[in-house]
Amino acid sequence: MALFISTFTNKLDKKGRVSVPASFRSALGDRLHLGIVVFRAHNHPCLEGFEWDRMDEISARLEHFDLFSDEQDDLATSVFGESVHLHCDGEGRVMLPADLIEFCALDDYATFVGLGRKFQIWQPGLFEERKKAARAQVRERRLTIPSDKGDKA
Amino acid sequence: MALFISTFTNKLDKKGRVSVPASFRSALGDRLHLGIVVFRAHNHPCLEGFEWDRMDEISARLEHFDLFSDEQDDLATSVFGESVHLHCDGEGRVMLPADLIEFCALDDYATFVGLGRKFQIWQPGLFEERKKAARAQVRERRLTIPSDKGDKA
DNA sequence: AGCCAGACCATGCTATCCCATAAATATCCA
DNA sequence: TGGATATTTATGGGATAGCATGGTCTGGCT
Repeated sequence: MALFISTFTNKLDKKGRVSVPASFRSALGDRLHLGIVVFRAHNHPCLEGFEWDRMDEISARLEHFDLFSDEQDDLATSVFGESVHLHCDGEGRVMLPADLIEFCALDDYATFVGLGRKFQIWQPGLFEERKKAARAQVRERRLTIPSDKGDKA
Repeated sequence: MALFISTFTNKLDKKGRVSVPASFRSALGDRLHLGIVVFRAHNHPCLEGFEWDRMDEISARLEHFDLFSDEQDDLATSVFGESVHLHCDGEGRVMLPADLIEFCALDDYATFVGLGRKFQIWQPGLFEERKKAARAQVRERRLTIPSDKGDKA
C-alpha cells in the first residue's frame, strides 16, 4: 500500500502535536523516518502534505517552466519557500507550527484527508463544506477519471 | 472466477464485523490479502466495494491532471477522501466503521450484492425495494446491455 | 535562568488475532 | 447408494497488541 486514503480526525494538543493517522504512516513505509513536507494550499484554507521523496518530483515538474520565468519563480517561492519539513516523534505525531495552525483555522481537532499521493489537513468543519463542494463539482462538471490512453509507458 | 455475483446476507456482530461471502473472497484470489475498498454510494443508501487494485489504477489516471488543479483536487477528495480500506481477518471478516454502518442503516444483517467488478452492501430490507425498482426500470425502459463494438481494447 | 522542542513514559480504548462452536457442504468408502 | 467422516463457512468471544492521547523530563538555545 502506498496511497493516502480516507479521512481521519485527530486531536491537536496544546503543544500543537497531532497523530499522523496510522494508515498514512504505514503508507510511507520505511520512508517514514524521512519525514513529511507540508505547506499552505493555494486554493483552500488547508495544508498540503507530501512524503519527503515527492519534493524531487515536484521540483522536476517546475522545470517545465522557463528558468527565470515568473511562473517558476512564483510557484517555487510559494511551494518550496513555504514548505516545512516535519518529523514524527516516537508515537507517530508531528508538531504543527503555530502559523500553519492559524492559517487553516485549526482548533481542537485536525482532519487528515487522503488524496492518493498527497494529503491535506483541514479544520473539521471547513472540510465538511469542502467535501460537499467537491462532490458538487464532480457532479456538475461531470468530472470523470481519465482513461490511461495518453499514458507514457 | 473473477466476478462478484449473487447476493448473500450475513450477520453483523456487535463489534461491527461481517463475513465477506466466501465466493467474493475466492473471486479476489490472491489479491484478497490486499484488502478491499468501500465508500458511500452516490445514488443509494448503500456502500460500494472494489478490490484494492482499482485504487492504484485510479491514482495513476489522476496523475493526468496537473498537481493542484481543481479537477484533480475535486476528484481526489470525492474518491480517495471518502474511501475506506478494509482488510479481512483470519476468518474472512471485515470490520465496518460505525459511520458507514449508520450511513446505510445497517442493523443486524448486511446484504452483499455482486455487481460484476464491484459489489454493494445493503441493509436487507432496503435492498429488497431496490431490487424491485431496478427490475421495474429494466422492464419499463427496456434497458439492454451494449455490445463491445466501440471498445478501446 | 527561562523557554521550547524533542525524547520518553503512562493510560485507556479498540481493532485485530486467535481459538472455539455450529451448521452446511463436500468427500469417501463400503 | 447411503451413511459416516472431513472440510469449509459463518459466527461468537476472550486475549493481546496497536493506536491516539496526555503528561513529564531533559537538553539546547537565547
